[in-house]
Amino acid sequence: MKDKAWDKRRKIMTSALHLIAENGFHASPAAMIARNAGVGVGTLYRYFKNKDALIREIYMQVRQDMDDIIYRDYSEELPVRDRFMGIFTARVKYLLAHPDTYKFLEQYHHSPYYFNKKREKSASDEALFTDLLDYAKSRHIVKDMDNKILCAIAFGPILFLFKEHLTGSVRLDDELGGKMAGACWDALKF
Amino acid sequence: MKDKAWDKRRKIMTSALHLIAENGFHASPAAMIARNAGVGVGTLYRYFKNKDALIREIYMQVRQDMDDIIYRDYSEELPVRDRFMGIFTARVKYLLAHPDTYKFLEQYHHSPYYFNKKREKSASDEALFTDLLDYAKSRHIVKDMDNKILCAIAFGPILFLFKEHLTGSVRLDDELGGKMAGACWDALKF
DNA sequence: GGTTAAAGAGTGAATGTTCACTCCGATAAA
DNA sequence: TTTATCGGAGTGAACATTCACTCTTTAACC
Repeated sequence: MKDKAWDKRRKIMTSALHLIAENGFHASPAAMIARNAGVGVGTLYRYFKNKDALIREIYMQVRQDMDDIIYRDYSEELPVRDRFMGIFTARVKYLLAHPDTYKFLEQYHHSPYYFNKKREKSASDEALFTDLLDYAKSRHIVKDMDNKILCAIAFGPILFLFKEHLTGSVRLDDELGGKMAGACWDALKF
Repeated sequence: MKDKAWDKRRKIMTSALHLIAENGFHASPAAMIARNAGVGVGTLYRYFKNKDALIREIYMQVRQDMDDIIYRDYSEELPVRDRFMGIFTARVKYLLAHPDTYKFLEQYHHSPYYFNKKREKSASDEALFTDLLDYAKSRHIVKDMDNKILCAIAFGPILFLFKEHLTGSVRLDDELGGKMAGACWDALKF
């Protein structure tokens, strides 16, 4: 059965995700990842060519999972502002529920893995947000700037704040998330 | 003379800063840092207790240097908006001129160094921005939220965008920096 | 000033540890 | 029995850190 095999594979990935979130890439040796997943080191290398491949695969998986949930009940019927608010608050909810994912992603995004390697475009779901922005710009609802820039304005603050949340200097919750969404919308709108 | 000695110390620190910015913490061995600084490995350990201490000291130094320059010609005489714009654009200018510093800082901020250790408050200069916010809030010029949150709204976007700038997907320059400052101000203001 | 001794800075080969990764015997599935 | 999957001791390489030593500067003395 493939099921068992893929179960181990997933266990290795989540084990690595947690350890890396907590200790960083370097301080999460393969042996520890394997032990934590309840498998032998050899098994890890059966499923992943090397540690880098494992890390890169976790990255892609985790992005996919996150986007799937954030855009799960996204509807193009709603007004632009509501759509934005929905995406924003869904993102906050996801971050709060999955701090390890945040830690992993941000570590990855600020490491040479991300800087030095070619862009991996998954984009499929990211495209929904891009479409939203394009539509909003055509209607002069949001500022006419490059989408990357609008993304920065829209999500830069919440990522920044979540970092502070994790160090304990701010308490982020759904309510504050809503306020942030409002403020970020103000920055976006024409 | 102390001068020579501190010269080596500084050389080690800048060498480490560059290597870490480029290769990350783990892929910058002490031997390479020393070689790059033109000193022996032993010398590194004469000036720094260990690699962690070196990294932590670079972090504090680099923050200090950055704040010194950003707030160099900050004046409390100007209107609130102008003060904010000045700080923001000075920050952009600094980032553009010192990408290695950005890479180092962000790597540090998203690593266990920052997450797991107690807060190191230098704050001296950060305090100027906090004061500005407090004043602006008292005058109902900016939204009444916790300073950390306002910081996130103010600087989250530009940090996010600079990351994209470094991967080449956006070209950040002084002009775009100015536009970002304007947009972020919109998010801040009451 | 000249001589010599003490102090301190600088070094890199040597050390012990840790790691990523392999390999082969054990185990389970078919 | 044959075949596919696992596991973890084993391996070499790479690393952080040390230490025994040299070279340079300073201090002390005449």
